[in-house]
Amino acid sequence: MAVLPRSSSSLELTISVPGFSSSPSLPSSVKDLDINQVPSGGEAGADHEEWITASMEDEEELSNGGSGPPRKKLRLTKEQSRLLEESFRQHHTLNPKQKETLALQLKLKPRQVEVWFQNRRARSKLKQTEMECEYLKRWFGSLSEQNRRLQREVEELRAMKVGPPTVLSPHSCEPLPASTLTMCPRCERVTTTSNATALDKGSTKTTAAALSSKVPTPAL
DNA sequence: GACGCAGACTGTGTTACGTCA
DNA sequence: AATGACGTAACACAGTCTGCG
Repeated sequence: MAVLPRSSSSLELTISVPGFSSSPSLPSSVKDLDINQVPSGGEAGADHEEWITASMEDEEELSNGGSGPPRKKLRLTKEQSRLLEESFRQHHTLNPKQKETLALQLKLKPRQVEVWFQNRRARSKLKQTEMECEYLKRWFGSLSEQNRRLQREVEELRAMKVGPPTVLSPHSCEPLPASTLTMCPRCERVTTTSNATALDKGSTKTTAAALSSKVPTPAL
C-alpha cells in the first residue's frame, strides 16, 4: 500500500488575528488551526471499535422491510477512519473508481464511503464557517478598539488646537496644506484631494498612526 | 436524561448522456 | 446531419434523523 503524503492539499485555514497574534486569551484552536487535523486524544473505547451491529454486508434489504428492524449503525474502526482521513486529505471528492477501490480496501460498501465523504465535507465546511465567524468577531473587536483609539486621538488634537499635520510634497518639497488630506472611509487609505501621492512619506503622528494601524486583509 | 458525534437518509439542484421528433 | 426537448442516472449538497458513548 502506498504511503500517503503527510502534507495535504486539503482545506487549510490559517488564521492570524490582527492584534491577537500572541494573545493568551486567543484559543490555540483559532490561531493556526487546521480543521483537517484528526482530533487526537484517547478515544473512548479505543480498540473496541468493531461493527457495533452485525456486519451489514448481507442484509441491506432487511432494513426496509416495512416494519423491519430499526436502522442499524456501524462504527468505523480506527484503521478505517485513518484511511478515510488520509484519502480525504488527498482529495475531497472521489471518482467512482477511487470510491470502489477505497470501499474494497476498507471492506465497506461504496455507498458507505460516499456517505462518509459527504458528511466529512459538510462537517469540514461547518467547522470552517464557525472558525471564520469567530475570527470575524475578533477582528471586529480589534477594529472597534482601534477606532476608539483614533477617535480619542482626534479629540485630543482638537482640544489642543494643534495645527494640521505637515506633509512635504514629494515634488516641490514644500509643505502641503493638511486640509487637503482625507481618509477614504471605504479603503481607509489616506489620500490628498490635490495630490494622492503626497502622503507616501508622511511622518506626522496622525498619519503614521493611521498607516501603521492599517489592518491587513484577512486571509480567509 | 441531555448532549455531542457521526453514520445514514431524504429532498433538491446540477450535469452528462442517450433518445427521439 | 444538426438541433432542441425530454427523460434518466449519477452526483453533490443541505438538512435532518437517529444510534451510541
